[in-house]
Amino acid sequence: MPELPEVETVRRGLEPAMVGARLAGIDQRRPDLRFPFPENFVERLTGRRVEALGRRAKYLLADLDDANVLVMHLGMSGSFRIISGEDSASPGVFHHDRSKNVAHDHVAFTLSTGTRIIYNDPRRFGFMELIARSALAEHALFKNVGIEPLGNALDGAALARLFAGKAAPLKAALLDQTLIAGLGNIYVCEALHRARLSPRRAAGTLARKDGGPTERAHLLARVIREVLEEAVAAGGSSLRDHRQTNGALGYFQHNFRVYDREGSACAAPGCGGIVKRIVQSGRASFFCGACQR
DNA sequence: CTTACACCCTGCTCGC
DNA sequence: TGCGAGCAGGGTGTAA
Repeated sequence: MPELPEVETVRRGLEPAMVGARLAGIDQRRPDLRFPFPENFVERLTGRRVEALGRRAKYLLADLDDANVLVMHLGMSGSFRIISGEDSASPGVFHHDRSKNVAHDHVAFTLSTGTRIIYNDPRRFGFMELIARSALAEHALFKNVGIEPLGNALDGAALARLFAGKAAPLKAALLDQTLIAGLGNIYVCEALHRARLSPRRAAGTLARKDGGPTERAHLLARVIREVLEEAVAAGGSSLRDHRQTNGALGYFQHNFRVYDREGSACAAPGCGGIVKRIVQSGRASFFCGACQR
C-alpha cells in the first residue's frame, strides 16, 4: 500500500508506541527480504532505545540511541501491526488484524513496554537497513533522493527547474524519486487529473524558455500538495489490504478520480470524458483524454 | 546522459 | 470448480 501518504500514516501510527521504548527483543524470521538483513541485525538492535521515528520519501527512519538509524522500506506489500500493549488504536497500523497471513510475518519487535510490532510483507519487496546517522544523507539509498513534496521546497519554480528540457512524459518524471520523492502510481495519476495535464505530455513543457515556471507548473505543484495532504488526512489508501475492524485506516481510495477507474465518467464537472488506461514504462496510467492535455 | 524493460515475489481476479 | 494469464501501491540493474 505504500506511497508517501501510506508511509506517513504508518509512521504516525507507530510513533506513539515506539518512541521512547527500547527494543527488548527482535525476532528475525528469515535471512532476507528484498535484500539480506544487515550483519548481526538482532544483536545490533537489542536493547536500543528509539529516540524518534521519521520519514524521508517512502522510507521510515527510526533514530536509535547508539547513533544508528533503522531504515525500513515497505516495498509493495509491507505493513506493520501492533499487538497488545498499552497503546490505543492508531490510524494506519493494523491492530489484532487476523487478515494477515502470519507466514509472512518476517520481523517482530518486542518493546520494553510489552507492545509487539510485527512487520508483514508477502511479496518481500521491502527491506531494512542499519545506517550511522552521520552517514545517512550520503548513503547510496538517500544521496540521490529528490525533494519532499510536502516540504517547502516544492512549488512551481522547483517543478520547472526539475523538469526543464526533459522530453520524458510527465508521468515518468513525477514517478522519478530522484526529482520528487514519495509520489507513486496512484497519486501521480490523481495529481495529473486535478491539474488537467496529460500523463503523456513532455515534462519540459512546464518550464518556460527561460526556465521559469508556467501557470501549469504552479497548478501542478499546488495539486500535488493538495492530493497528498488529503490522502494523509484520510489515513492513506487501502486497496488490497482488507481490514476486519477499525474503520480509522485508509479511506482515500473512495476519493480516487481516475486511478483504477477505467471506463468511468470523468469526475470533472461538465467534462463528460471517460477515464482511459494506458501503459507507460510498464505501469498503468489512468487519465481523462478529454480534459487532461 | 536518457529511456525502456525485465526482474524480484506472492496473491488476487478474470476469462475460459 | 479449476487453471493459467495478467496484474498489483516500488525500486534496481541492465541494455540500447
